[in-house]
Amino acid sequence: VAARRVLSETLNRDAVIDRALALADAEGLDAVTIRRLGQEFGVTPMALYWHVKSKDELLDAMGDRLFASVQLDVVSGQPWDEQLRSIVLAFVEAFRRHPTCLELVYRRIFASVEGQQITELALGLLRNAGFTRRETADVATHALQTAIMLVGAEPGAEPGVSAEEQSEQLAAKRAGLLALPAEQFPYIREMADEMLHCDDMPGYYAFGVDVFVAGARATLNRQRADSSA
Amino acid sequence: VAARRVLSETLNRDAVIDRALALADAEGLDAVTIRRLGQEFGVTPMALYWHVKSKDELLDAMGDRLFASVQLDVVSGQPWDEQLRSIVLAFVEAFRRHPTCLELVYRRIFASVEGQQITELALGLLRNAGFTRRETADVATHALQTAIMLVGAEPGAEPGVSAEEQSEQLAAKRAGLLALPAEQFPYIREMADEMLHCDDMPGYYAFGVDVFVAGARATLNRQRADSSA
DNA sequence: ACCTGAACACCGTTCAAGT
DNA sequence: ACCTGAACACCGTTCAAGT
Repeated sequence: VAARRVLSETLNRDAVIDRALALADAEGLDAVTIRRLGQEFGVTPMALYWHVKSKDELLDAMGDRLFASVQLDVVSGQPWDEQLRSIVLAFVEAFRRHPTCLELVYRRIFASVEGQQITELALGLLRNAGFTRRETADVATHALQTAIMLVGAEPGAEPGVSAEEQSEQLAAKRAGLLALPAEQFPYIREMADEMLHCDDMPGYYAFGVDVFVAGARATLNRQRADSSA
Repeated sequence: VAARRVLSETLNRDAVIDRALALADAEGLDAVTIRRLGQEFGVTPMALYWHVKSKDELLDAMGDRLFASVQLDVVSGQPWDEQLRSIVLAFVEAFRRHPTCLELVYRRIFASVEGQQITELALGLLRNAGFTRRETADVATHALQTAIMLVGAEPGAEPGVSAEEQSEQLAAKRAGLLALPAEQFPYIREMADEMLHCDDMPGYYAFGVDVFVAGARATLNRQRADSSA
């Protein structure tokens, strides 16, 4: 198999990151390798070190890209819970494009400019809604983590395998669950399909975000009830 | 540096998994290597292949251990939301012991016996509480993911670095946030400490689980209101 | 049944050297 | 300024061979 070198593509920092993300999408984050990237550009592995300080720095840059791709359309006039929902959904949309890169998100939220801006927005939102400093920090953290979790929990998000392989191992999982003894595992057998598959992804995400936002709302209400008592 | 071989320890499957978990705790999951484990046992790397089929199978076994260590004390007489809370907290306690192994959890929930048993319990709980099949599956999934997320969001959980290094890079993060322009990032600066540090871990976890359980409760109530309207 | 030696195809990274 | 060659210290894994 010849290296799929793209002659027209010049080697520079942005091109390297682009390629790395594309490679992660196609074959998983493990496939992103200095040597493999060199191959893709038709160049020696060491050539990459001119454009990128180390592999770790490359991974950081990929994480920054995720935050840079978050498209926020938060209307500041709306109620705080609506705005919070918009933020989480914006995260979800961005992360969904590169599901195998999810693990890069957490360590760049405070380091990337976009991550900082969104954090600032979320913190202000919650603080003004009446949360304590502690609660504000926790809810903001959970907002990000909820997005990560929803994308990560999407069936078959973890590996960077092909579509056939994916449906294959999904079928294996299903068979494994349905093979369980009926007396001992009635509910798993009843809901095996729901656990492994979902044909309404917008609904799935809406539900997940709803649970989170409802939880935040309930927390605020309980706090108010406590402090007025 | 001599390999810290433990002469008394015999080489067998359980010992390998024990060692792998201890190694992950001490130096991170990346440090868990067939070759390194061989070194620790004072044995050739290839010797391990007699006790473990591949590195992937070893990782699976480590994941299974996490589920096996979940100590469930769910009282079946209690209301469903209390039981749900107990399950999530039991997950949290188990995962906290090996925070660097978090990524192993997701792929073993349906494969390990203990994972299956807890799943069955959770599904039955929610189904009988009145959730639809779809909702039951989603909430159960989120229960696991919430535990993963809470442990993962705990400051400094990701790397398997020493305590000094950890507080060092925490200080660096803090400095980075406080160095941001005050006019543009007032809230980040106000809540930097809360975002990076927490001295009440039980409170942190209680709050996180509360948000989740409250969200589940709100979902159920809304559904009932909808269907009775 | 359990372990070793040698080998293969991979990694990230450094450093001197080329143009 | 940008890339290469050679080298180093690592990976997981196979397979024939030892005891």
